[in-house]
Formats: sequence, C-alpha cells, structure tokens
Amino acid sequence: MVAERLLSDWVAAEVQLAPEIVPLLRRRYAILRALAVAAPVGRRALAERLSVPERPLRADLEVLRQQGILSVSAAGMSLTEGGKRAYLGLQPLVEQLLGLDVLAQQVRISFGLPMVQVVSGDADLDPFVIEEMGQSAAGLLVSWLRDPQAVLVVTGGTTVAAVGRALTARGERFPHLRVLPGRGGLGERVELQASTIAAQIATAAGASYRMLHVPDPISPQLYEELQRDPLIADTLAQITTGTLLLHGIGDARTMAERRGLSAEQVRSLLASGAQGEAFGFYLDANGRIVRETPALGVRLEQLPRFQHILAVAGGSAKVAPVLAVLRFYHRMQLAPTLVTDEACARGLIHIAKEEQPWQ
Amino acid sequence: MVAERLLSDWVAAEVQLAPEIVPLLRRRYAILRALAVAAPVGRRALAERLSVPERPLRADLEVLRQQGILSVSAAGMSLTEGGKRAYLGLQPLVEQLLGLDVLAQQVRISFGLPMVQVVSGDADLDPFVIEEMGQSAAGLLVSWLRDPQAVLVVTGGTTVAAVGRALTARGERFPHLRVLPGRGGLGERVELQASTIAAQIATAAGASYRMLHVPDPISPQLYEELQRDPLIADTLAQITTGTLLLHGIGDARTMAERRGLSAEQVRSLLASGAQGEAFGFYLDANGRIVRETPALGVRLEQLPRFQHILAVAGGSAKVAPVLAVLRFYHRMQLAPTLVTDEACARGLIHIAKEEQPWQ
DNA sequence: CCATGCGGGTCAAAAATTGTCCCAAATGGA
DNA sequence: TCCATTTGGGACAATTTTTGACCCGCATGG
Repeated sequence: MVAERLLSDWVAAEVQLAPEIVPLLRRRYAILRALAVAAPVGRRALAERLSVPERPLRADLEVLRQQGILSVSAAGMSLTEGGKRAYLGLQPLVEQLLGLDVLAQQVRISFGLPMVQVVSGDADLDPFVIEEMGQSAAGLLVSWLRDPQAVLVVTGGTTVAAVGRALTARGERFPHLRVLPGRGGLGERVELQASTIAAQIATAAGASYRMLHVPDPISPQLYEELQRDPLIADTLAQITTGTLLLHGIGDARTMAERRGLSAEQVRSLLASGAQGEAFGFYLDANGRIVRETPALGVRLEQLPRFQHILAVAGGSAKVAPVLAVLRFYHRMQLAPTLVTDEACARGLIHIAKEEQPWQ
Repeated sequence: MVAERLLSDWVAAEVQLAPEIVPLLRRRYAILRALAVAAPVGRRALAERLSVPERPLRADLEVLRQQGILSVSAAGMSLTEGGKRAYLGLQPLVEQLLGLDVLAQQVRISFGLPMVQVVSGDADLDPFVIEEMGQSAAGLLVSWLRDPQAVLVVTGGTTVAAVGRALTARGERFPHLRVLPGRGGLGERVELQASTIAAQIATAAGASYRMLHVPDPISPQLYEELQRDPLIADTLAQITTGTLLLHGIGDARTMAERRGLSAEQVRSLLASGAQGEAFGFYLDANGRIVRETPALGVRLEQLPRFQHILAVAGGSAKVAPVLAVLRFYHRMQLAPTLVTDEACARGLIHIAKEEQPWQ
C-alpha cells in the first residue's frame, strides 16, 4: 500500500514534468502486448492489427530492438526474456501513467458498481486489448471460482472467448467447479459458442460441464418440444443453480444480424431504440427491455440469484451497449462487476458527466 | 526499502521501454532546479546559465507552463507551488532514471570510499549543479554535526561556499558545534574565504567559530612570527582537535594563479605533474604531493584524526583534480566521503575502467 | 523616469519524421 | 521439394516539426 501510494506520487510528478511520455508509453506498451500475444509477427501485420502507420511503428520497433526488448528473425519479431519481464512488470506503472485506476474508480462510482477494471487501449483498434480484458476478467474469476459451491454460467462471444483463453492459460484447476452455457447455439463460429467456451474452461480447469444443444433464436414449436428433452431440461435446471455469471455485451444491430433476423426485423428493433444486448435481451438507452429473444438458457428472474455477475466488453463502439446494460442492471437493482477498456470507459465517463447517469 | 526496490524496478522497465525520457527528464529537471534556486529568471538568462540554446529551452518552458509548473510574469519565470512540490518529490525518481545511484556505487567501489553521492548535471555547464552538490553535502554533514563533540574544519572555495549556503538554508541549529577555518585568506573574494564560510555556517547553526587572519601563501619570515601570535596559535591548536573536515578540490593551475604564483612558478608546478589541489597540497595524477604551500592551517599529519572527511567537487574539468585527490587519500590510507556531480563521476568511472585505479 | 530585461511573435532554414516504394532472404504449406 | 507469401531492412522524396535569429511592446526596478 505504501509502495503504491509512492508510485502514484512519482508518476504524477513525472507526468507533470514530461507529459509526452504518456502517448509514448501507450504506444510502446501496446506493441509489447501485441508481441506477447502474437509473436512472432511481422512489422506490416503488426501495423495492420494495431491500426498504426507502418513507418512510425518501425521507429518504435527500432528503439525496442536496441533496448534488447525484442528479437528479430525472418519469421517476425518476438519478445526477448527481458522484454517479457518488462511487459509483465510494467502493468501497474502503465495503469498509473495512463490513469486507468482513476478511470476505473470514476466508472465504478458513476454507475454504482462493486468493482471495475479498465485495461489500456481500444479493442476496436487493437484486437489484443480483448486478450488483456480476458486476462483481467480471468483474474477476477479465479478468486470466485475457489468457492467449492461455484457453478459458472457463461455466454458466448469474442470477449468471453478471450476470458476462456486466459483462464486456460493460467492453468489453475477447480475440480469441484461446474461450468454451464447460458445460451444455445448462435451464429456459425464454433469457438464463440457458449457451449464451446463452457467446455473449454471446464476442461482446462479439470471441472465438469454440460452443453446446450439448442439454437438460440428458437421457434415457438421447438420451444415446448425441446424443453421436454430430459437432457436439455436437466441442463436448464442446472443453470438455475448457477452462482457466477460471465457474459459479454453486444451491439444490438450486430447481435440481431448474427441471430439471422430479417432486415425488416432489424429495422424495427433499432427503431424501438435497441442499443445493447446481453444474454438475449435487447435494451434501449435507458436500460429498458425492448425485445426478448425466444430462447432457452439463463432467464431474467434468475439474475438476482447469482453471487457475482461479471460483464466484459470493450471498444469505443460498445459505449452505448454497455451503458444500456449498466442501466438495465440498475433498474433490476443489481450491480455487476465490469471489465472494459480505456476507450469504452472514457466514453462512459463522458456520457455520465453530460447527463445524470440514471436520467 | 521495499518502495525503493520497487521504484528501481519500475524505473528500469520504463527506461527500457522508452529511453528517450532520460534526456527529456534530465533537461526538465535542470530547468526546475534552476528555477527553484534563481527565480524569477528570464528565458534568455536561463538559457545562458544552463548552456542550452534558447529555442529548445523555450519549447520545454512552454510545456512546463501548460502543466502549471511554472508561472510567468514580466519579471521572469518562477515555480508554482505545484512545481516546487514536483521538484522536491522528483529527486529520488530522477536519481533512478539517470542512474545516479548506480554511478555513485561504481565510484564508491572503484575508489574504495565509504560513501559517494552524485547529483545530476555538469557544474561547468550549469552553475546550479553546485547548489545541489551543496545541498547533498549539507545533508551528510548535519548527520555528523549532531555529535556533541563535533568540531568542523572547513576550507574555502565556491563549492564549499555552496555547502555553507545549503546549511544556512536548512536552518538547523547545533549550539555545541565549533567551526574553524582550515586555511588562511586566499584570493580576493571574501565570500569564498575559509574564515568567511566558517563564520557563516557557525552563525546559521548558532555555533561558535574562530577566524584565521593570515595570508595563505605565507612568507617564511611571517611563518614564525604569526605562530607566536597567541590568538592565531590558539586557533591552530583548536584545528588539531577537529573531528570533521569539509574541503573542496581545486584545479592545480587555477589554485596556483589564485595564490598569486608567478607565471614561471606556475609553469614549473605544472611541469612537475600537478593536477589537483586540496588544502594547500598540489598533487600529481598518482596522488603524490608535488608541492606544499607554505601556510598555516590544517596539516598533513592531522588528517588521520578526523572522523569524517568530506570532499566536494564537480564539473567535467575537475575529473583529473578529483582523481589526484582520491589517489592521494588512498596513499594515506584514508577514505573520504565524496560529493560530486554526474559529469565528474562519469569521468572518474571512465578512467577507472581504462586503467587500474591505483596504477 | 527611463533603460534594461521580460515574454511572446514571426518566419526562413534545417532537421527529423513519415509515406511509399523496393529488395533479397527466409518461411511454411502443399 | 517447390513456390507463393511474408519477413526485415534499405532508400528517398514529401511533409512536418524543430531550430535559429530576429523583432516588438511593455512591466519593472534602480
């Protein structure tokens, strides 16, 4: 605690004296993160993924190379051992330098949440930011997963998938754990399915799991029929015993299209004010439910039963969806933990300052 | 201790990731130091004293102004309250960032000294560096001055005068202390005389002092005569009871000229290899005494009696003189504490690496 | 009161950065 | 084994930024 306090003082003085180090460290740290995740990677590919012009990136890479932080080969660039150490050791410093801790506290207070974590960057510009959100969320999750009663319910999506990868990478085992998908199958990509992620997490953690072999937008006829299937019914029953909920937050239009809604249906959905989506509910800017997807899985009335709800989403395009979900939870008198990125957090703060958070 | 350790780790990682902050912080810190000492000061005067081109300085000043670190008026620029706080709080960070602690350790080990302190900058280029050396030396001194038995012997010179100013500024009082000049009058400038500095320190500390009203280069006839003077004899006797010695280190040529030696005498002195001077002794590169100034004051055989000897000198031009003095002490089997600046310390290390420190 | 030194403005020259090529070599999937 | 692809590094003109060298009106302090 003392050390942290001192660090923040030093950082504050340093930033005051030399504010130009902030964008500098931001860039360099993003490069390290990218290399830590995707090495070996080439200069052009890196520029593409970081949404940065190639030549400036080259200048940065040159400095890092001379510092012995990265090694180059014909296959691309990788972090050296020292570079990995620097990357890992730098996280608290970068958080301080970029003011991420302050940002997280602002979001936490503004929206009345129990805990908020903010990672550096913008997931829309730099795909590696999603991985870092995943690691951050995984860190929170494992502390909850130690509970022998823990039953984890997960949804699908790219961000939740990143949490799964991060949990797998940690290699910690929770044999008593049970992992369940909170939704059925949605879209085509198998690695983003709730069932797939549940299975991945459970396998890595040495835990048990169930899959939910139902389509996500479900027709009324199938609804009754599938509920009578004993295996499905059992899985649904187990979901009601969940203690931890991990879910992503979607953009209304994207999710509607992924669920195969017609252009007309999408138009009507958006006309009704839908901004965000979470586990099947489309929410407007005030957090009101605009439309509920007919599907099997975690249900509205179950939400209060979870001990912890962890929402993960980032990128500047997710500001409105996240805002919708946070207001939805506020209406429900629930308080989820939020893991997001810098761009999204700044957007949330910007809006919170302009208007009353709860209208 | 923990905090320091962590700080150094963070700093190491930060410097690795963004080495360009080192010259940046070096410049900005020098500006803060100058403003802390000499405010209010104008842009051109500042550029002159810092030996920096005006336009780049202006760019730095612009940043610092926008950061609210300095305030401008028609009389010049000054530090704001926040700027003063940043300046004071930044010292340990700057020491780490510029590697001054490492440098000090290298000098300490290379020359077998008990303690070495290094301040940032080059006294030859930036006159404020002398003030910082003074503050550093004053910090060491006060810890020794708490000893009720303390008797402090000081020499003259610009650097020792800066120590006197710094001690005065601290405002701590040592009523039991006795301060004595280690040399007679030398040159014309009263504020650089050993007696003047002794009186200044003693007055500020509420201590007692004596003056030594004798010329420094003294003729053989006067030598006997003045020693018979009861007041002078008593002062000389008191000097033999000294427990702490504070002295500067001079360049041989400069000191010889200041003592009024003829051009011929100076030439012969330099031809005999004289590099440095300390309390009257001219020393060659190996630390051998080349010539002893006939004078009254602290004598060679007294040196081992001091509990602490503190040598203060800086600037790249003082490398050879300091080296000569350090080797002299090594021959005497004495180990002084050294306060110097970055430029001088790097010069010492450079030489120590090339040759064996003791031949 | 007035001369000195103050901050700030201006602008051409110089330096650094950036955009956009190219290339030989190594890679890795077929 | 081969060959399409991607790698890092070189080169260089276009562009932006920084630097040097002025000038000006004005507050300040002797």
